[in-house]
Amino acid sequence: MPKMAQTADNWETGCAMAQMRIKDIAAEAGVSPATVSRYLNNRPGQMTEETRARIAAVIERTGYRPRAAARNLRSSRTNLIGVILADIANPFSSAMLEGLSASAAARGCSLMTAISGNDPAKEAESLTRLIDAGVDGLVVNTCGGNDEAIAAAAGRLPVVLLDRDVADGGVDLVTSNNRELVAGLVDELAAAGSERLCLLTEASDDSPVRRERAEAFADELSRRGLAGEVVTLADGGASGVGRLDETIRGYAGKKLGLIAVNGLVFLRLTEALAQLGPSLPAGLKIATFDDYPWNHVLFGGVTTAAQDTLTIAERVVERLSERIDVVTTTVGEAAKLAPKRIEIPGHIEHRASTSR
Amino acid sequence: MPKMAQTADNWETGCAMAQMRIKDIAAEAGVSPATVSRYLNNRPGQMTEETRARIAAVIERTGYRPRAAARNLRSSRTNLIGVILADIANPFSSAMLEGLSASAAARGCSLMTAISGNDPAKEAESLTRLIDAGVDGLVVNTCGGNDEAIAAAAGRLPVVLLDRDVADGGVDLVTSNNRELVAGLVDELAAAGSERLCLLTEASDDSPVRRERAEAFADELSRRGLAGEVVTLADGGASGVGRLDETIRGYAGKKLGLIAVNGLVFLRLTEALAQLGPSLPAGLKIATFDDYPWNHVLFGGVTTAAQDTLTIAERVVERLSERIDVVTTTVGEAAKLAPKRIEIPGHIEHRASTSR
DNA sequence: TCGGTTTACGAAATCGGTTTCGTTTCGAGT
DNA sequence: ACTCGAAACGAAACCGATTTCGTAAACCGA
Repeated sequence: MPKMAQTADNWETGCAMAQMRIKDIAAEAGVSPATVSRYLNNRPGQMTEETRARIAAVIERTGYRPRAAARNLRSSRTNLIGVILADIANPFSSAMLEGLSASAAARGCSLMTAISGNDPAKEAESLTRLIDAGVDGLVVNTCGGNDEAIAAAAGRLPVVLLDRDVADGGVDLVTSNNRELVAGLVDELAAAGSERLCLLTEASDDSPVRRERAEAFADELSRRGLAGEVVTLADGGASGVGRLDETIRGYAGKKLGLIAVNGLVFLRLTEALAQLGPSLPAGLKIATFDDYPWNHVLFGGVTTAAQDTLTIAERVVERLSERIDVVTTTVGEAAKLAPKRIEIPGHIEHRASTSR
Repeated sequence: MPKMAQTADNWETGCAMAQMRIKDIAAEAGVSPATVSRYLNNRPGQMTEETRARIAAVIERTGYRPRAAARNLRSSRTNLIGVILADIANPFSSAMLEGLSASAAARGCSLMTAISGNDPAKEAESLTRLIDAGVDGLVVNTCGGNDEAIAAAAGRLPVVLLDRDVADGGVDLVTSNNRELVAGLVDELAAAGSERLCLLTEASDDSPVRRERAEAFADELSRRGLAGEVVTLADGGASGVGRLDETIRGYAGKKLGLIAVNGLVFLRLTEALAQLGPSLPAGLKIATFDDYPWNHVLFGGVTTAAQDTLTIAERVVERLSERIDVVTTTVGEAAKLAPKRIEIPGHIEHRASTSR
């Protein structure tokens, strides 16, 4: 028997054979490794239909799978997308992860995920860890406090921000049309007869998203000549609930309308209202951001500004892919795409809490 | 000027210099690449404190980061853990992901995640995609239907199952002590005065977890001589809620106790109960698995069997690491660790829904 | 002081693909 | 028939680390 391929091909033992290399496939198909590589990446430099078939047959028969590490090394592309999430407990994040996962898989990419838990230090650490791992691009739902590091990262590889922007701008961002959603909720409450509106926020949440919603809220009030204010709950403490309680009592019976700036605030609101009884006080209307599963259930259904998470995820991956393609295609300085802000329209789920 | 290191080191332009290679660091520090490699992996074959310091200084100064792809290729280790989750919408999964992420990061590993959405085809696809990507090990929260593929994978690389087992066994599994949790909930309801107990399940859920809980429930009833049954809700349709409604009405006032087999069933239960009024009918007691955020809020607090997700995650990663270490350390057939089943104790959160 | 054993380190092979560059072949145009 | 260009493919360099193997120096006990 002539010298076999260098791999420990089992010519005698029946046991599982050692991993095949592209070289072995090439030998078996009577072509060169380069040709097999071209086949694997179906390159423009075509090959005879017959050659293609022969290679396909060998690969099929042997169950050959190329080693990603080798491929990555030479091509300096990994087909990996890094994702950093601030708070996975937030259903918004879960939904986003699912969407990102699907969109990425559709493009043959996998996700590397990191979770900062709203800790800037962990976020920074995740940033370097994912970059070191060689991801082709990064999706960041930042918890804040790393603006310069993120901007720097965006200079070195494709980065798309999710929902939350960084200070100096200059990085792609995909977000919901928060201003219109705020307007939509105000519409709902006004139509339900509320005369005075409160936007409930949390002290610890100083995110751009909260700010944007608060600004839009103020604008909307003045535009319509409605009375109202932004009420900030102290964090976790009783004082926050107390403040809220006071607010509610102060206006009880006076057609108050409440908007929770996000799902967590809504949960706290619910706890506070539980003291007042299981159903809403007469004349009190509420609405919230973030379509959590329990929104259908509490108060017989809470009117909700829902974000289109699937579309957001799809557009994030799409934009990231654009940047990745540009980087790997063009050279050096030509690889500049202007930063872009993409707003994905959400919609209002009308439910019982704002019925007349 | 003599010939410089091969990299396009910018000796003239002030712009960001091209990536450094280990070779460059070595040259700069006046040692060989091998020594730098030893430094990077702080290998047993030590080096002079002085050499170490010199290398450290150069790395510090240049901000050098080794390319993972090259490292992976040669060492055939990626420090990547693949995670396949059945249903990320389930807060159990989110919590688990957070725990896994933290535990993995603590060991210098990153997570590659895939989400099957309870679709066996997607799960199978994720399985091969993650393996092809070269993960060192795999954590699988299976949706079922891929038992043989998963077992096969477990033969090729370290695999630890999360929460849900596969048919033929033989794969490591980390799960909660479901039998004891069931007993705990039965305790609660019995102590609250319930005379007849129902375990509510969903028709579509045929997971081993559901089966285990149902069996434990039946055992527990007979052990205590309590009356009760397992009620299966039809999926999503009104019939399911109707059946439930009928069950409740049938026993209303007769000290019925209800256990939702998981958080989603509990949500459906809540919807159904909403028709009967915002608070629980007199004499009705309820309890549920899975500690979702809204469990604090609904019905003034629902008694919950909570799983210790953090510990589960920690043990999963720990076990996976053990297997990975064995694989990379020992040779061939010696690399057999007996499959292990690890149960992590959860606990019962007593809340208002089972007070006397 | 001398064999023997560490210890520190360098030279070069290696991991398994991709990519460049060159050669051959084939068909078309004149 | 001859040239030219494109298509198909092979040989070999290459990506950037790790790892093996070998050697010189340092250390050590007798």
